[in-house]
Amino acid sequence: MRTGTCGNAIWIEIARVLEADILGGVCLPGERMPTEAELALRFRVNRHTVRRAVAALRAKRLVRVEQGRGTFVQDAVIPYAVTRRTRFSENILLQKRSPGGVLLHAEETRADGETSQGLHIEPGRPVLRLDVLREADCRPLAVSSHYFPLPRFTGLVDIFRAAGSVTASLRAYGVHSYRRIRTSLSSRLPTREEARLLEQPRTTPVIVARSVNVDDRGIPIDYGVARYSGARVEFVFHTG
Amino acid sequence: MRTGTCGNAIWIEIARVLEADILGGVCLPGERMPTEAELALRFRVNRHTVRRAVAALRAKRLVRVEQGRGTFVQDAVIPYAVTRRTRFSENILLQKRSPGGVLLHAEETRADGETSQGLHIEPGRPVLRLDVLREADCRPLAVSSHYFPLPRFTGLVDIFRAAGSVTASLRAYGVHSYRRIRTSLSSRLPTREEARLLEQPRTTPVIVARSVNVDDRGIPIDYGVARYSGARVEFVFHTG
DNA sequence: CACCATTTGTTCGTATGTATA
DNA sequence: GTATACATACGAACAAATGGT
Repeated sequence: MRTGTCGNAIWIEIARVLEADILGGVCLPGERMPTEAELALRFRVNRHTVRRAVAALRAKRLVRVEQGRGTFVQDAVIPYAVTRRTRFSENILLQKRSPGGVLLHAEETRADGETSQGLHIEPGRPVLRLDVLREADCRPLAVSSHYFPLPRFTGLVDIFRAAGSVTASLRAYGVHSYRRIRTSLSSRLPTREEARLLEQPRTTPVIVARSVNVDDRGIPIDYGVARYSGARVEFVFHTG
Repeated sequence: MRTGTCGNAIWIEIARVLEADILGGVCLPGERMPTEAELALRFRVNRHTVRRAVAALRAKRLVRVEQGRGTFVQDAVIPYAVTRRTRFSENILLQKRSPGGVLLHAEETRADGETSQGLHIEPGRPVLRLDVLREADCRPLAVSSHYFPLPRFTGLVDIFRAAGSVTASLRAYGVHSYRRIRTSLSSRLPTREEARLLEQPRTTPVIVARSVNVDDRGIPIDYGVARYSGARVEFVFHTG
């Protein structure tokens, strides 16, 4: 038997083949893999050998195993670095993926307690709310709501509609540099609506990121509440 | 009628009473509040008036409302600030809560891919694994696994058992200052075991925080994977 | 599957007291 | 004083979601 050395153990070879299937797109994210019995037949090995390969894939977070249901291909996890200069598009481009955005809804409304605190204005003051669906490689990644203080950013909706980016829209108002001063992260299960928009099951959590962006004079210009698909993103913070 | 001025609006008074009930422990976290109809009867007001009060509580995140099921008391959310000098105990103390820790399990094992990457050692090298249940005010907040490189930290288990704190244990090895250089956050539903330890439903997500701590020479000394109760914690990052 | 009770969510309409121009 | 706008409060009805039979 050819065992012993790590390089050519059968289960490692099987894991490599399955990994290639997943990364190559033969099995799409969310799809169910063949059962362990089927794989054992296909590779002419014992089911235990297959299980070892699957365990390796699970350790690499390429698959998720559910007892009694099967093995499912996991979504690719996008590392989302948060710094004072965090921009959605740039972050996605860094991962060699193409960012996208769809304007879901826009309205003028009044700041509630949370928003007023984030924007450092009094509750009830007028704000512009922008709901955007953020995409990476044409797959939804997050639903985010942005709040901009009015009247400073009156008319930003139309500019955003044309530009498709917050950064570009803000430039039209003379804001050439802004920075994120605060980010808070929490987690919960999605609402039905969020699950639908993110194209994910209601049993997969969303990560709620609340962020405050200020202009170069330190004045808050954007308070954002983004709901990220918990299975498709991982937030990374470097604290030197 | 006593309307108009904001100070003594009925709904504000109702919100105050309900908030006192929650914070005073009359209604415990997770418990269902009386229905809107019941509250309307109790306070002798219209259901709309109750709904306004409940909306205020929801904005304060004291309750969570589920259509068709009822209104539920939320857990208190602990803001957990992450900096290069993040210590669990200090963070909890900052929130005027008393930190605690229970050693669940300790073993010498070998570094897997993830751990070796975090500790910057080769896979298979010996490490010490410490599983700890972290508490705040005697309520479980997180289950964390720490990995310390061996042989540098041989015998740390016994010291930790006595000290009950990672920081204090590391001091015994001459590590008087260490800093967190990297934190990643993701989210998923808990395993049965995690839900049991955290005393939470399996439908409430956990936030998985992976952290790398290094000594003053930049050498990794602790790779940690902590699973926080998603309903009881909110991570906060300040990026200047 | 249909059916039902319970509970929250939404939308009409109505009335009243306060503040402001 | 009048007109207007606004926040507050009540009533009724219906829609939507949930859980159980």
